[in-house]
Amino acid sequence: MPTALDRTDKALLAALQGNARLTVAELAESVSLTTSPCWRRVKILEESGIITGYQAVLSPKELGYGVTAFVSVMMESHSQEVARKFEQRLLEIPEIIACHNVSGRYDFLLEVVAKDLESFGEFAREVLQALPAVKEIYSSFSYKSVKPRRVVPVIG
Amino acid sequence: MPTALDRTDKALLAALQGNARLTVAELAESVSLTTSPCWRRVKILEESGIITGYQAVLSPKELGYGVTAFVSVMMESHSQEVARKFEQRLLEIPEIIACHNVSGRYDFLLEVVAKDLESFGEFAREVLQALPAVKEIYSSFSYKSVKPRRVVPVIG
DNA sequence: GGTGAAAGCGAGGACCA
DNA sequence: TGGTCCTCGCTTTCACC
Repeated sequence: MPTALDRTDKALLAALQGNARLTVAELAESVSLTTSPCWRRVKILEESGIITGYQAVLSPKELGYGVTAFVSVMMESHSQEVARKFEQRLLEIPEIIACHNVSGRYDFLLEVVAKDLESFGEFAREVLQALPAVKEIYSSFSYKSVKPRRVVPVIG
Repeated sequence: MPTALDRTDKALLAALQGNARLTVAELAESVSLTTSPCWRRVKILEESGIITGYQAVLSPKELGYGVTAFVSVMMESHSQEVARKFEQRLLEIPEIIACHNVSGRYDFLLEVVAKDLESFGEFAREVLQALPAVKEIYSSFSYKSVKPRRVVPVIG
């Protein structure tokens, strides 16, 4: 699946991870190309699924979310059906900003934002615990985001 | 800190979280404004720190990273100095794509990408365990990203 | 793979209601 | 606040090397 990327493609990916609003002209200059081939490369990276989209990165703090929590969820059953229902339900809950089905003691790891600890408590009790087939949850709060910007390495 | 956002600002934020490359003209139409006031609003959202940046979202899979792991790290000490050194060191390691200082049994939660399980094992042994003042690590692997795109809710 | 050029459109600002 | 108009530069797509 991984398409062969040359040095130029990697430089473009790194640049666009840093700033998705760079113009093709700026990108082209940064990799010493003219705009046309640069534009074509970006299109190929988009169509091949390497670039899955472009996103404005928002500050949870500035939006009034003082609390970021990581919630580990243990399920009562491990049937396909239970997992499918659970996942479907998660997608509808905007406070859950990320979710992985994971190995280990717990089955899911959720990242949740809330206004403050009190509203997180309410959310945990009334929304998370009420999710189908949840056996146990364990919450861990983020004191500080040490790497706030998720950047996938392209060099290597 | 949270600036007062009206319905239009929220719509702009939602649109830009969905697609950071929307033109101002497209944005303006989606919120029934003309380009100038729309452009001004976006600038204000950027300057106020609500929009912290624009990022191309890349697919770890397509870049050859078959493994995403969540690594919980317990430290030997909880001194400021130890934490500071540890955090500084983390920032230099590109495979660690996210990191939070957290409450609970463990002190840090890292998100790590690797080519495959074997290379993750090597990374855990040679890089993670070798970090300063690490007492214990616990790794959990992602079988599947249920919510691949982190979107901070703006309605509320 | 790369260049250069043309047409159309958007960004960004000055100014008014 | 929002709207109009204007200009410059960029995007996008040619044909071609």
